[in-house]
Amino acid sequence: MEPIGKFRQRCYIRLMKWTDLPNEGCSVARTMSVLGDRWTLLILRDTLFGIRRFDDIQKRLKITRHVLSDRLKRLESHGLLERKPYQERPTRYEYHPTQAAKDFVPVMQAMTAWAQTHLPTEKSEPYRFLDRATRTPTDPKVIDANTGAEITSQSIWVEANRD
Amino acid sequence: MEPIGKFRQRCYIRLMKWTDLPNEGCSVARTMSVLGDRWTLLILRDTLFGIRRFDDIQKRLKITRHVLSDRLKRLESHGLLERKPYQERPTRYEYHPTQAAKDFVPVMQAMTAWAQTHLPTEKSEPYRFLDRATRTPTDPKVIDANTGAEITSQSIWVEANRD
DNA sequence: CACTTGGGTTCCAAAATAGAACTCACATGG
DNA sequence: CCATGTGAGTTCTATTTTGGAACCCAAGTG
Repeated sequence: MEPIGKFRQRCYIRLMKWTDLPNEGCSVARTMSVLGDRWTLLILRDTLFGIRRFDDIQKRLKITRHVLSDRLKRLESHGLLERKPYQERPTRYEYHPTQAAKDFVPVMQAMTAWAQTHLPTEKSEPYRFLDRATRTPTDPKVIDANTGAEITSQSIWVEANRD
Repeated sequence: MEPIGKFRQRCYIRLMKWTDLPNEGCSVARTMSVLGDRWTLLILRDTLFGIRRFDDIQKRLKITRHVLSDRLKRLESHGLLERKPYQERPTRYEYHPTQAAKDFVPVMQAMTAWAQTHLPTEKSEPYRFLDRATRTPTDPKVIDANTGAEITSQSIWVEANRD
């Protein structure tokens, strides 16, 4: 396997596949291994908003049935959705968000606030988040619970972890 | 185009393509139109952490050069990265995160905290976020700035916007 | 020169997605 | 009984998108 004559091989690294991401140390990478595609997060959002049946999700998102079927299985296998029968004869199922999925709601809210600022549009938001008690729109901010101060790109410092 | 005999056509809806997402009213959908794939957010994270050159990103992420090239162009076109020369002869460029990208840091922190709870791993995080002043690890929480209370799936109410 | 480096592009094969049709279990209505 | 409808998928083919490797170019190095 020696290079011959003018043939010069440059060193190539072993590439990483999408299927390697779940085992990454980086939390962002692991999140992407579950939610890192066009539709998965939108499916999860719909189930959180009460749209939980196959055909309803498909009609709302206008996604192919094939991909929807695949993503629901994936979300279930990662423990974000639970498939529960809602009727017998014939048995039909709906997909309920688990606590892990519900805990993603604050992240989605922060994401929504970001997009409203940085990816503006004329169209109106199909849903909005209200405070359950006061029924007023929420104004999501990410804070550091240790200091109580808002986290911004200026307030933080990133450090590489050795080991 | 009439159905003939036993042939019964069921009604199919017009599907949505990924390229339609940028015009969606839903902020989560617009976010996915920019960041909704396996690698884009990881690329963005690297540039935020100071890894800003083509080969450096490629070596770290072990992504194909083809896809990296495409994603960098996409991030640039969406205003999240800026391509700036860092040397002449030959001119070489690096990719700097814009303010829009920097404003995604809090969202990434909330996401990281979520994954540490719900997608645990033995491997250690390659980076960690510290408070710039105190140099202690941050404890990110999403709060409603109106009430000051933490946002959880229990504290919020989702309402469909009519119009 | 011979070779390296950074930053890409090009090419082909493999995998994922779009789009439409088909299946299955049962319900309904005449 | 038979035709039709519904919800929840699966199957099929064509198109796109990736993975993986090689190639290209401009300039620097020894």
